[in-house]
Amino acid sequence: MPEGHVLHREALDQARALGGHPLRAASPQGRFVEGAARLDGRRLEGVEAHGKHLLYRFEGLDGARLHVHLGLYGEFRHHAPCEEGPPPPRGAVRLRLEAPADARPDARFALDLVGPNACRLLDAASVASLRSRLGPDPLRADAEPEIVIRRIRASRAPVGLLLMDQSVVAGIGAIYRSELLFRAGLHPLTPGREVGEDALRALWDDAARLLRAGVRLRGIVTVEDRAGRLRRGTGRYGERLAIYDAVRCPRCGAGLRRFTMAGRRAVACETCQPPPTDGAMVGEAAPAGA
DNA sequence: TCTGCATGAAAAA
DNA sequence: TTTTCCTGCAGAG
Repeated sequence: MPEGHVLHREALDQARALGGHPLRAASPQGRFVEGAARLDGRRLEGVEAHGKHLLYRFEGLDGARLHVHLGLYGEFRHHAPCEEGPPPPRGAVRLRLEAPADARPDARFALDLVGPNACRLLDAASVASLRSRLGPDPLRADAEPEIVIRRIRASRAPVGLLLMDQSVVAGIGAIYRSELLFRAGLHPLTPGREVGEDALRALWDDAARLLRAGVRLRGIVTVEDRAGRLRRGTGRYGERLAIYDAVRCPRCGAGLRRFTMAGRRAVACETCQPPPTDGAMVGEAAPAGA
């Protein structure tokens, strides 16, 4: 479920709700007891997203950070401020962060982290190592698109694989991949080196626009309304998608081709996104379900 | 009620 | 390359 927009949304929401307060930290599930004990009572100074990773800065931990990655199943559950405090943990709550009872009534917020792929404390060196293996994130102000363009153009791997490689560009998942390539008229199997610079620059700009809309709308929206605006959709997660869940191409009506790339679903309209012709197709591409 | 799948990637082997 | 994280939902029975 979570692509980059979800984590940036969480970083904003959590920083606003919990930032600036000394927090209670606990691991009801029991798998992060030691880490929670180190965080307990410390003031949260900031929450930062890079791609699908979250880094939390607590006072007095120097360069160390709490690192969270939701993976495929992980989720955050927010508990609104409430007189009697948050409900008892439900399920496998790895980490609960909670403003103390003497915080402002409107700040008695609690947060449960369930089923994450990663929830751990990283020392400064490990944080640096994590950052160094993440590509530029279109949602970050410090992102340098030229790095992404250079990396894609230096690779013979399919652009559909490169877009989901978090060391090339951080934050794009299976849905944004298919939607971005469709909007760009690029077939997912096109080798990176065969995509023009201008096309990649436009792809980056489109990714930044769609991801920003995803943060704002709390859901992936890739279809403009008649006024050219991106507005929240009616899907399960508020998404409004052009082709990821479609049967036929919304532009030309042709049937869609489905693949598995990097172990995740991909879809393309091979009329609007002509497949590469010359040379062998590079990389894994199996029919969906095979 | 049960089974399998899903909008990931770190860690282990 | 395989395992692990563990929820919620759709579809089957």
